[in-house]
Amino acid sequence: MADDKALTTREADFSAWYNEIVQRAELADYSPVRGSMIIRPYGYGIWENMQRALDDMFKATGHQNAYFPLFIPLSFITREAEHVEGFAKEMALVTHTRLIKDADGTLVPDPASKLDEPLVVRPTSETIIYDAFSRWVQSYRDLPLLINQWANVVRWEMRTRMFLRTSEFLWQEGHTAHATEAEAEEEATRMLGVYREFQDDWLALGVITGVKSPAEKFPGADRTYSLEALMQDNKALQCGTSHMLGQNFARQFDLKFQAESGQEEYAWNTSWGVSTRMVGGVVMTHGDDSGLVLPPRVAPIQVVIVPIYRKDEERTLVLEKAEFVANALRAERVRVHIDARDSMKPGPKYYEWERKGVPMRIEIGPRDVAAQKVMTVMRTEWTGGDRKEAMDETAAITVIPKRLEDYQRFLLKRSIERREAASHRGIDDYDAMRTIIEGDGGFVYSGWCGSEDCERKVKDELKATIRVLPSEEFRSPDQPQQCVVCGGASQAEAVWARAY
RNA sequence: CGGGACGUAGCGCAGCCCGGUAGCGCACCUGAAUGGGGUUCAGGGGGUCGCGGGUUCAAAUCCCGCCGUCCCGACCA
Repeated sequence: MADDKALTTREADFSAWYNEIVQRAELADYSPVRGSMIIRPYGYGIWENMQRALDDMFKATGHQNAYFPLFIPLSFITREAEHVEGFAKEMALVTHTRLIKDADGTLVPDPASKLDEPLVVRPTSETIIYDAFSRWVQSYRDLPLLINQWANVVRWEMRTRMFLRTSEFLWQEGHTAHATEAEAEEEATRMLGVYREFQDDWLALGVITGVKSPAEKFPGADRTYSLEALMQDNKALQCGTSHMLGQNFARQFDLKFQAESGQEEYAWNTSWGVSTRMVGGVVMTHGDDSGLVLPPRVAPIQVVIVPIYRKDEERTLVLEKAEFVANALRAERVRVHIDARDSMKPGPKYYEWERKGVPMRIEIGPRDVAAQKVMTVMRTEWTGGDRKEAMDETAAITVIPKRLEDYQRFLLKRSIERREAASHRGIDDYDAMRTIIEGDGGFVYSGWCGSEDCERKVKDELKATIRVLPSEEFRSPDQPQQCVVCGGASQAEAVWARAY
């Protein structure tokens, strides 16, 4: 494996730094098809840990998993006007089902096999799911219907970046139907809360939440709630969305039920999703110039043990101790890996595992075995103690799981501190906003009159958008009174930033 | 699709200007020593030089065409 020492630094070129980490931490690889990516085992392991945690949370809130088809009739997509318009420019279509040899012997689509109606490769599944729901729901007793699916989706992108924007990506999409608007609204905000908890507790991403402006909302939704994180280059990353769909899809797909009153009514829907993009968010939030930094809860390997020895006798002795410590930690549900590769010296192993973001390393050498100690080293400097610490080997078994949790909390705290340090509140002057956006970047909190023209102007001139109209928790103590763009009366506080 | 750069071994590159049959570093394989923060020595394997055509005795190198990738702009989880 080629491995030319140091990474490009974040300072020198954040984008190059990111690309190098993705490659060199073996998260993903390029594929022969532009815009699609191969997720390698280590990267997929992170995603699996995310999936497991989220799936448990979805089940705990009453949802069931199902699977809906990849192919959607084109006519379904076109039924909801705003929905088609939103996705029209990035749709992959299946139009033929056979190949045939032309005059030159080249394989081409067989004209005779052309489909009467093209099939869309799902960019999202609202249409096909609510069509199914319409057949499953007759009475208010069938509601609420709380479904989730884990799937891949395709949105044909012009410019792609590993994990952050690829033409195909993995995600989960929750889809629910409710008898009342209030219930649907409650569901949409509940799931926003679930994501928030997940991103805080598992990914250590200090996100802010809020509602999207009409221009930025999901096509077909009444309202879109979103979670936004700030990366180390001070650009925002949308980390998840939860949509209140109202009755828009229910009307188009005839999703009706008989209410308690006997009246026939359209159901109220929500949909919500998070994707493999979060892996990119974790990289850009926690990573440093030595490589990836993973929060312990989603790290495929939480502790790597590097045995140190010279002679064969030492090797046997040290590996035996390593196995013992590893098994004791595994009994505490710590994910441990012993790097017993004989062809590599300890130093290079340290660099490799640091590059891959493993939260803690344990070094065990002959001297440690004799003293019944182990040397622990955290991935980064942190506030919970010294980075390197010799521990009594029995104490280590109980201390390490706690230490990993402490480290997890440290990462969240650091992420929130960085976010707040790059958040500029009470900006009521357009030039001041310009200076920030065109300078160091970050979140700009301002007043907004609610007009799309003002929003458009900022997007055109500064390439920044309203990330969210923040939830109460994130609003500034002193609410701005005027729109930062036009000076008109402010309707709501807005958070602006350049975004991925 | 507009502007720019680049395609030579797994990765990073040199060679091209001035044509002579492919090289360096890392990685990989074998052996020995080494081993608490990027080890050393010896030996070795691996390349349709992006693709197609042209010029030439001879093309990685010169000419024409195509394809692809990356970066910058317009769309986006």
